Amino acid sequence: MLGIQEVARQLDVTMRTLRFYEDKGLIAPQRVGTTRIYSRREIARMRLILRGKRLGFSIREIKEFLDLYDVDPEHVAQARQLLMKIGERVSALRKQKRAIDQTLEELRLLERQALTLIDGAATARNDDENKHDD
DNA sequence: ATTCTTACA
DNA sequence: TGTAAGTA
Repeated sequence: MLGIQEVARQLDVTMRTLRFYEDKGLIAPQRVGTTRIYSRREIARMRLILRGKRLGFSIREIKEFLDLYDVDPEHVAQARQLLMKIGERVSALRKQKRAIDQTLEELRLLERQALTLIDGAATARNDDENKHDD
């Protein structure tokens, strides 16, 4: 059983973050008076929470997953839901990627046009100087 | 000195 | 989430 400070250090998060996820109902550390005491289970849940966050899942989705983790010992329902969520996440990321690719193409086009404009102006200037040489 | 809650950014 | 304020 560890204090909030130690847990925060181990997970590399702030105490604020631990209280935040508790407030969202993702973890429920024991209490000694008002002071929070974290068990091995809370720490394990926090690791899952942090990973879910890294993968881009919402707090709500992570909570749903965690809730199922408790009821279904075999984790079958979890696996199914996870599979569905992964599919959604992959689709969302692919959609974002398409948008990014489109933006990149547009920027490259604009870049070429800008370069052409600059090059064209320089060429015109040189031609003008040549006329004076005549 | 530490932790907690609440509220605002 | 960070930070500040006022407690226990």
